Amino acid sequence: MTVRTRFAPSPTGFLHIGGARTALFSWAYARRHGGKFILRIEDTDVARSTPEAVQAILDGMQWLGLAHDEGPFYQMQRMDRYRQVIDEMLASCAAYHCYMSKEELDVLRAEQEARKEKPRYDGRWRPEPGKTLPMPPAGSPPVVRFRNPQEGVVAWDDQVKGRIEFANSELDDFIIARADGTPTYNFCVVVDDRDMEITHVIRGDDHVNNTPRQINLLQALGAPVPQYAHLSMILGDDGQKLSKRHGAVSVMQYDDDGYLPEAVLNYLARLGWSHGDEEVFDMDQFVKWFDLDHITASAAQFNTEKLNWLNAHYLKLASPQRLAAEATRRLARQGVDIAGGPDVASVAALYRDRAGNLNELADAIHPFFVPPQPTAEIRAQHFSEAALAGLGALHTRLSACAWQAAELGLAVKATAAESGLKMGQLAIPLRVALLGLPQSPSIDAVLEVLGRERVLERLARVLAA
RNA sequence: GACCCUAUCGUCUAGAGGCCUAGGACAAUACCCUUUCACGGUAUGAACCCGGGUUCGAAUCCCGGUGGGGUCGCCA
Repeated sequence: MTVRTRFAPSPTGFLHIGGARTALFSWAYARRHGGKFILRIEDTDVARSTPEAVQAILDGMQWLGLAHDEGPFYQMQRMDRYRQVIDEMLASCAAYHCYMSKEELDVLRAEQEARKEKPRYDGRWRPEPGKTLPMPPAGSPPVVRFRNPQEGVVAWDDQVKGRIEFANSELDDFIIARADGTPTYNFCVVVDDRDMEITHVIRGDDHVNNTPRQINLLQALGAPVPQYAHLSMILGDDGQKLSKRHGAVSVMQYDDDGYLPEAVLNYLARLGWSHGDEEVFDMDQFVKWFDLDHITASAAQFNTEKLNWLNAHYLKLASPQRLAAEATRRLARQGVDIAGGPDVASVAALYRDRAGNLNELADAIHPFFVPPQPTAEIRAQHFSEAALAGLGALHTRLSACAWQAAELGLAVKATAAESGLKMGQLAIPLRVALLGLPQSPSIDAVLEVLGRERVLERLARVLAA
């Protein structure tokens, strides 16, 4: 049997980190088994679903590189199919009309809560042999409720949590179609999972309590029951639950913050799943290793520090061309034009081992394209008489120096020696003169990449002031 | 409140009864490298929630407690 998994977000907001991990695991499982990964948009909540959110989810998936094989399917486009199934269930008495009003329900729940009971529908409209139902009130359209079994247990072997059992007596006859005829979540999921022949449902563990209802529904429909794997939640950096109000951000925010998608993916793969001591691996490797057996059953706290470390790691591996493109994009956003400056890829290569993220990289590259304007304070601090004399001598020497790192390094050393300066006493003022900062990569490399013209021009500017 | 899930260093985790004096990674600390800042390298400290049981032997199995979390919608 072909493995078929799905990711089924509701388009009520962006794709956040928890959703991204669910998508990643579903995607990886399908890939691992040569199956299909299906994207399904659960947009039946018309009031809260938006096209912008759909796009945001698609963008997030694309940025991460999680391509689906089928879909996206939109539940709102499957209404006819849902109505058809509801009619069938009504006809076979697997479901029934319930005329209880919302007000009546509220009263019932209040009573149950007052008695410290679990609030649930009492089955007053459930048809039973020998039971007389009330007269349907005129003018109020009914909802459709599923006739849930009242005895026995529903159980499944959860692929991450092990066997889970619910007594049917804990479940009530939930609504599968609203008074306006639109189907509800648990029902749509079941119809879709069946129609799309989903074999493995990998989702957040906030769905554990829906699972017994869905299994009962599936069985009432005579449909096969898929495997379920419930992923525990991801907590914020502070150990608190992630929510729209607290800490939950779009995966696209990670792009804005300078993270590489492969770093985010690697981090997410290791959050709640493991393969022995392996920490750093790409998605090809992940797909080869991924299994449901090694998913952690307990909640995991997000750790930005570790993500940062992975990001720095992948930055070191990225090509200078790619980094140049990313940095250019970010500099352009700040209004910095790289035209007429040194080769961006060469500058990026200087910094890829030192930057923690792409924004830091862009910031580091910035002064190569915008000459520094040292403040009086900085001048006083770094440009002593002796230092200026050294820089003057260096200007002369560099005018005639072969423009190649090794030669340039020798030139700086020789100038320092001649001027009676220690290397640092000349190299640091030189850094400040060239880039406005007392620290930089190896000074010979900086000189080489900046180029003779810009170096001499920037030196002259400091000497003239 | 009811039901369900869960519990190893600060954090992510390895661990399928003896291989555990509990391993790895991030973070922390120290040292080394170095013209600066980083990177990198080496080293150190740091955990089995508690109580019962099963067993020759438990981080691992069972029961209870406690802590944490989820769900109880005509939301998904």
